[in-house]
Amino acid sequence: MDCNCVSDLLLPPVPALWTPGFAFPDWAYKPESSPGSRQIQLWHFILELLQKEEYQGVIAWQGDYGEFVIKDPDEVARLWGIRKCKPHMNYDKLSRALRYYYNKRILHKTKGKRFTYKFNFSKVVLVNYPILDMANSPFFLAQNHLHGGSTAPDCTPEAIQSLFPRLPDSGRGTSLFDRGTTAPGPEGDKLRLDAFPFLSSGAPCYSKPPSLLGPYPRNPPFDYPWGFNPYLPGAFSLNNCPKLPPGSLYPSQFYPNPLQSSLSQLPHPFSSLLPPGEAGAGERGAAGQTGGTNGTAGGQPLRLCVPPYPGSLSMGRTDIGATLGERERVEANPPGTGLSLGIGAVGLGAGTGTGQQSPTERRGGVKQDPESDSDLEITDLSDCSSDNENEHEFRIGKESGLANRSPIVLDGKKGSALPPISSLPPPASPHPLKSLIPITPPPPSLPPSLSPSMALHERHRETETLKMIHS
DNA sequence: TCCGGAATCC
DNA sequence: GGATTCCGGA
Repeated sequence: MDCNCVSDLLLPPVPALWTPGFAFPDWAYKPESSPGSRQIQLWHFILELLQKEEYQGVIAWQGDYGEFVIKDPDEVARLWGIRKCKPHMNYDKLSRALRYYYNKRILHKTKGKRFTYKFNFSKVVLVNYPILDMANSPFFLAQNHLHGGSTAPDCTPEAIQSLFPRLPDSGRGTSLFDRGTTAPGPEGDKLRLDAFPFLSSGAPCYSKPPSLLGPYPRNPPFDYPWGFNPYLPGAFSLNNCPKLPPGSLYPSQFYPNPLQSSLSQLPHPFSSLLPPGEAGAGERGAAGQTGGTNGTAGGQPLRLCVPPYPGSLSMGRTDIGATLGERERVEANPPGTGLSLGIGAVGLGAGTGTGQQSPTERRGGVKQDPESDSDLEITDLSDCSSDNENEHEFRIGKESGLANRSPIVLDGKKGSALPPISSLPPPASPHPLKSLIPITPPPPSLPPSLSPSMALHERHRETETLKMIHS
């Protein structure tokens, strides 16, 4: 046997050329980080290959977002066999393993395209980051004004931080929360959505992956988790954004960011957090063309704002473009009125050109499927070969009732659909998470009065006091 | 080329 | 559980 059993065959860092791909967190490329498994899983391995430029001739992102083509099936199989010490591995077996993912909805086959598969980001992300699953959790459901929710979970940064033990928090800017960068008070603590690069979105947003840096220890300028820096030029890009810098080995392929898929497949209310398309999107997108900022110009880093008072969801304006249309428009409520999920804008164009460049096809080319690869495709799994149709799947289809919802504007400009905070009932009961999440005191750096959690208690106390007075 | 069942291994 | 291997069928 010539099995080398090199467990880290692909581990040596490679030059950090950006790989056309996705803003997966770094751990996604790390076999040792494979959730629930000590062994590398095939889809991790695939991601790993996709991320490494030296394997671009073997496997590469192509076409739709999340879509990749195995240019050299035998080589991929060989590499997989080496990794798994299976010298007899071949593409047939490997593809069987890939098919194994169909039911799990991690992957699905791109029909009509040879050796072409597509990651289901919503699944991949949700499997590994329950935060994106919180739309299904009481945590956010409880916040759902639109559904009459009025409970008051502990929305303190500490509490939310505790929800994401996997997330790094070096205390040196990698915290999920921004502190001290904004005025104290409701804006004092913001869950850093920019810590979730794969959440950053626009539509039809094409993003670059965090692979300007290698998959392993990095030293990004801003020390973002997973080494992704949304502020870097090109952190988010447009499908028609400027070409790559000279010297890049890769075509100017840009891919819609998984967030679009992930969020758009989330049930209400999280789907409501999707930034609305606005006329400014195009302008901003156009602005993004200049200076090679790839859409960050004029935009704000994604923020998940967690003001002290729970009870309402709001979101800042963002540019998602035309994909979601107007139906999911939810704007920010007045400051201090509740949990604010402000997703800052990431400027995005609405162009349709992808600038895709077909990679060299060793096997006679990839047949393009006329029925796929639309400008934007919210992952539609309806054609999956999965049998688990009863499996809950986050999805916002055109047929979704959400599409019929009236636009909701919370910014007060057009009349809030939400009641003022003063009219909201006080929290009815502690959120279940409260029992699980210890409330930690505010950090010494923050005066108690500025602590979101303290403010919450104070406000709650005020409410109770007023009720007593009135009664 | 792709699919999925089944048995099997680790 | 997550493949791996084999296989027949489309």
